[in-house]
Amino acid sequence: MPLGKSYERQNCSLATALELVGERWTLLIVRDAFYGVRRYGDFLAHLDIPRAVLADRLATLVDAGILERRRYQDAPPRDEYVLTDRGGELWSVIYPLMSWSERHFAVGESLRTFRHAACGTQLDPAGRCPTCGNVDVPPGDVEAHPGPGVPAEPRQDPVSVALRQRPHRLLRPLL
Amino acid sequence: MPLGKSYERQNCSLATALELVGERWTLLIVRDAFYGVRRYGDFLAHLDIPRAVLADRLATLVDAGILERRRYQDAPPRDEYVLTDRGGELWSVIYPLMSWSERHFAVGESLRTFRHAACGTQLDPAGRCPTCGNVDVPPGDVEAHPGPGVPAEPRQDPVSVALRQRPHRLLRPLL
DNA sequence: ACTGTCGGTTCGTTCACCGAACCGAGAGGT
DNA sequence: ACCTCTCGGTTCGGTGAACGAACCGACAGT
Repeated sequence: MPLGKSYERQNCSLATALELVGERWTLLIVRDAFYGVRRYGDFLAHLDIPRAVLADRLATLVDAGILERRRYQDAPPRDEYVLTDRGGELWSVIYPLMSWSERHFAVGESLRTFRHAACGTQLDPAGRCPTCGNVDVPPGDVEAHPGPGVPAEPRQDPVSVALRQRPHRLLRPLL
Repeated sequence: MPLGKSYERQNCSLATALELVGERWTLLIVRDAFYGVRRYGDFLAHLDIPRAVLADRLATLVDAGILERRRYQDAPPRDEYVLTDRGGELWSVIYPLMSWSERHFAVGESLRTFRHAACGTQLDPAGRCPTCGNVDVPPGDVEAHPGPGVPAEPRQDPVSVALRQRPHRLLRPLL
């Protein structure tokens, strides 16, 4: 999506944010990072995104301090991309956006629900846990559960399969 | 930003949302609508956006039920664009994104603060009022105040001037 | 040496964005 | 009647980003 071309005179923090995370694909990459996707190839297969665009977005996110690139094996050398604290705070943007979309545009049953791992309660639209006293639930305490709905044509990539099979704690490696 | 080209197989409410509000300029238009901007010409001057793009985005937002196009005078016929309830719920996305950006990327003093109109308290990062018992503050109860910071080169369009001059209740017409 | 995997880069095509010009409806002035 | 101005667009040629298929280099295993 957006670029900095004309945003620079906006004097607005929203414009700054959109230059970083407002481009096409970027928020979907960050969402996958919450799901525990960490490797280039897994992002690629799950998102079905052009390779060059993925490489570019990952570099931008690393530059912005939203993802950290980290060596996880040496032979052969392989890096993974994990959310930083700064990136983790984007949960407060991504969850309300998903929840808004689900409320207004969902067709059929939902494919995924998000629950407070400590008590199993489904999060409210603002991302809080109603049974634990309306406290904010940080993403690390959230579990993504397969929902009652099933997609018409389920995707077969490893990430989609794993997310359909079992509940999964956000931020933990998925594969 | 984004388009629907490859988002359709994502089976994800986030992808659906991004097809609507993830395109370049769209969230800045919605933000201006919260500020009380309602007319084509005011969006145009404040955002410095290509005319064709603005017309396209407004039409998309009206189609999605996020804005409502409403006749406000008959001679000559003029329409204004106002947020619907569905659009108003995007405050829970826009405010956390602004707040995230402000925390991590702000340079100097902030140009704008958001306060609970009932008590004057500045909203916390999640958009709640700390002094009123951490309750969610709907956008209609929020006042945008000119912040302590001043832009290096202040913009002179009517919207920017009005926002710099005085506090203003969100959703109320600005001009 | 051959094959396969992973994580990219390169490159030609397509498509959205850009920005400047143009346009039509209507108001107001003379 | 005519001219001029404002408002809210549409049109159009040029540019830059996204797309997708091919290519590439490092390394492991056989």
